[in-house]
Amino acid sequence: MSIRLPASARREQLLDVALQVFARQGYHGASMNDVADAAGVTKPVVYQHFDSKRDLYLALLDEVGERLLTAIAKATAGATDGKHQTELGFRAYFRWVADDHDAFLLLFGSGARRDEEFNDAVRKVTDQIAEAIKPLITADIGAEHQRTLAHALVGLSEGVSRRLVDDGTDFDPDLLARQVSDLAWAGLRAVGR
Amino acid sequence: MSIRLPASARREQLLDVALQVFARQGYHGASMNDVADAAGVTKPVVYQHFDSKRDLYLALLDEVGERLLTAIAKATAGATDGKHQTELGFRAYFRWVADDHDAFLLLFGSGARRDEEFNDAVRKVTDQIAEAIKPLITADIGAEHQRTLAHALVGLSEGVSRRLVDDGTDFDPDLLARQVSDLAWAGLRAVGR
DNA sequence: GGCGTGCGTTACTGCTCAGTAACAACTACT
DNA sequence: AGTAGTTGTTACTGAGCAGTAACGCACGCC
Repeated sequence: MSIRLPASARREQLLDVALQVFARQGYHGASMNDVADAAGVTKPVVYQHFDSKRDLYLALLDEVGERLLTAIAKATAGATDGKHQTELGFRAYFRWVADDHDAFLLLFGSGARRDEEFNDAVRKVTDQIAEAIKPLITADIGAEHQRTLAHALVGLSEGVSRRLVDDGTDFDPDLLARQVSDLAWAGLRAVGR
Repeated sequence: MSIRLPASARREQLLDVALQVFARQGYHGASMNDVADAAGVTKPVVYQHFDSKRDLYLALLDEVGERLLTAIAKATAGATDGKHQTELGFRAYFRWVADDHDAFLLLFGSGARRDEEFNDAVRKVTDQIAEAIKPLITADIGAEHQRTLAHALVGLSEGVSRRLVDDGTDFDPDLLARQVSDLAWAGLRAVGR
């Protein structure tokens, strides 16, 4: 028998552990038994807290996405000019990645894209980030063009992060933010001439 | 009984059909029976041409990745200046996406990232594109910084494409290439300044 | 110190699916 | 037309896994 925990604490622990397991093995590669084992309990315990595997996974996607969004929102709240705001946004993003590789892998690296419900959870995040980027584009261009560029910057962050997380090397998120935001900001300024 | 086909033709048809099936349902969401059904044959026929499900999937990843790489290489071969080359590269990428949404979904939207062998196949592609981008960065910056920015542009293309493919709307790849390369080129010029 | 509530376990079920063995039918060549 | 080789089918196995029913043990409350 494992150590007994109150329900709320067990739930937290399960979310913690499930994040690691799913991030490393992917949704399909990890079984509910894997999650239970990693938490030091048996499968039915997991089902006491989550109705299904999907349910657990969705809870994780929501939690992790929320963490990223609030991190970016908080970081950019104080900035006055666009250039500074851009860098702070990237910094928050890369710090989030550096602090928790597993969170990045779950949201952007797992099989979450091929499932409608999972993909919706991820898009909710990327769409919101794109919305936050839009005001930085002051050029007088069409709405569609604007959305395109906003999503371009979202993909840019993802691409940079994926390489680093894949390689497993540690990196300096603040340095990265400076390098990337230099490119992004100059790009945004040049748009529409 | 289905229409009989010579082995080579059947193999081609299976690759064709499997691309659609896997792109729409993902690797785990599609069974070998699904592939066989879509081709109008039964499962053992598929196994006459591919040793395993993995084998089939890897063959697809290779084929599709190769198509993207050669498209970009051909498109950029004639360009003289960097700015033009950038736009032609993006154009080839977005044309590839527009012509074959399934190919994009297989390579960048499926669960291919969570499996080591599959991820290697995808990285082979993204790494090669990044290599092609590197020479466009003429600023005197470190190799690591350079790699970061190259992968940033790869992710940028992916992010833009994902939104469009997800939405299912048709789009003009050439217009997109102009819009995106404006941002990217200006960004690259500004780096290290 | 008895006892009920809630935390945890053992031991199953039923289903899906990759992969295979054995057989049947079509085609081409002589 | 007879036959060899190739293409296809039916029918199965075995494993893995989501989800569940039924039971047991610990802790706190009186």
